[in-house]
Amino acid sequence: MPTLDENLYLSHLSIDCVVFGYADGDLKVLLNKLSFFEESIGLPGGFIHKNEDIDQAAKRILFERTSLENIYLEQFKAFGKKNRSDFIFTKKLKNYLKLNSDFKAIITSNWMKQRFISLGYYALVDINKVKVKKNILDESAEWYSIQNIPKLIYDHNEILFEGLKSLRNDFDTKLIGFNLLPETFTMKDIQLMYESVFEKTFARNNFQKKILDFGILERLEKKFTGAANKAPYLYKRIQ
Amino acid sequence: MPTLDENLYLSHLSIDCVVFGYADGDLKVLLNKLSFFEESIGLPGGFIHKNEDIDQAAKRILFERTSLENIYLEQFKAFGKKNRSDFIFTKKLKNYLKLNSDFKAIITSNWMKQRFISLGYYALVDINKVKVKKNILDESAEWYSIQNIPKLIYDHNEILFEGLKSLRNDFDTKLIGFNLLPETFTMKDIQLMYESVFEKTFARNNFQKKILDFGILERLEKKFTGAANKAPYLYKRIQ
DNA sequence: GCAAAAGTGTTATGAGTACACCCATGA
DNA sequence: TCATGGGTGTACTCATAACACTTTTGC
Repeated sequence: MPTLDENLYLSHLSIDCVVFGYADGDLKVLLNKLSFFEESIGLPGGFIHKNEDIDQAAKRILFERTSLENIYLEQFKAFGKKNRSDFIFTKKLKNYLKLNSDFKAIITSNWMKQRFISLGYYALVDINKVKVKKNILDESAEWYSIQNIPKLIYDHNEILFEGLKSLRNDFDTKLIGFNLLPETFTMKDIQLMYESVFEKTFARNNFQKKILDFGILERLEKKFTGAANKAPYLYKRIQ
Repeated sequence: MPTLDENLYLSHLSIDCVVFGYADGDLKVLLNKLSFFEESIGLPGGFIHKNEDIDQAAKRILFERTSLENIYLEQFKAFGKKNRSDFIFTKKLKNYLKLNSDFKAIITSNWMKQRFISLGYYALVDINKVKVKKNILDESAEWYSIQNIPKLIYDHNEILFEGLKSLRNDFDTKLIGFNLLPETFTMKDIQLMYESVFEKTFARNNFQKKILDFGILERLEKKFTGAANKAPYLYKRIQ
């Protein structure tokens, strides 16, 4: 029987995380299918322990879902429209609960029915290092292409979109994009990653100049792929 | 006897506002001296009604303090370190309470002792239109030059500084500076306002070009001050 | 006429864009 | 030797910075 100890957490407050990963030329976001309601998908989130910094809470929540520590994190906005977290108590859900009494206690608790103000965080992770874990209420946890985000619960589509906006705003000033890549990468890897984030193309030569002018990359050996063309250099981030 | 109805508000949540005004070449911030503790100064703030959007709450709180509606507002960050709002229960305060039993009920209430996560908003106002009002716990409400901010309660210095950082970040992209000025103003007024916000000087001619290139100002008649020099044009914001 | 402050024009500088060309690689 | 993709150099455009000059105002 799943539990959710209400006494552990601060009431009225939640955290929702927009976790960005990158693979195969596509910016992706980690989303959970919820087991207590058919076809409901949402951002990974959680609550704040009574004796815990909010940044710490976000880190804990992300560790629980990704098994990663030292994740790059930014708090970007608080979401607090008065009806944003009204619980969707439909006929469908009621039928579902008949079949799955395990979750009934949690879902129908006063805790779940209260109003939540949610703190939005976005995170950047190396998708290959993530070991996706579900929590107690999740049916699955999957990566969705940013091009193909489904309808989400509550105001999670808005949170996701605002997170993306903040990501783009911060991208070049904070040089955070490299958090999406593995330790070493080619210039083409960086460019495709940028193009997936900004949904536009960049001129190859100018892009290379701009990136190298940041002065934070070290050039390593060449990467021979067996392809019949010049082998690209590998780079890694220094400092 | 002052009251503070705890049942009205969401627990654990507060709002703190960094209200920016501009006068005499100085960027200013509205601060309150609190009556329940000698020499304690803080940002104007308040709590969120149980049935109220957070943006609405910020507007209400600002209306209570400034008598202004339609204030330019931006939510910029949530502050939630675990000990940030620990109540400073010093000997000094205890002595004070002996003399002022009126406030004892509020200050020693469980409400005031709980942990607060505070949502930071900044506001831009035409300082001449503000009718400063104190609330029940304030001894005074005054404008402080940004150059001369005293030590504030809790983490309010940090909130103020983060608000200023956000203001500077948003300034040119959102063209919000004109909210600090009256309806009409000279180019020099704008420049001095900018210089007080960024704490640096701008070249006069280039500054004028940049501002006019925004394309949001209309040139009006000249402003004759009686000074022995060329009279500057007045401008007002269009759209 | 003079000083003070405002208006405007002209040239430098630097970041970003567009175009072109050369080089390494494996079939 | 050829196609492919990677590396690099140069000229162009545009926004901002720096400098200079002219105009208006009241004494």
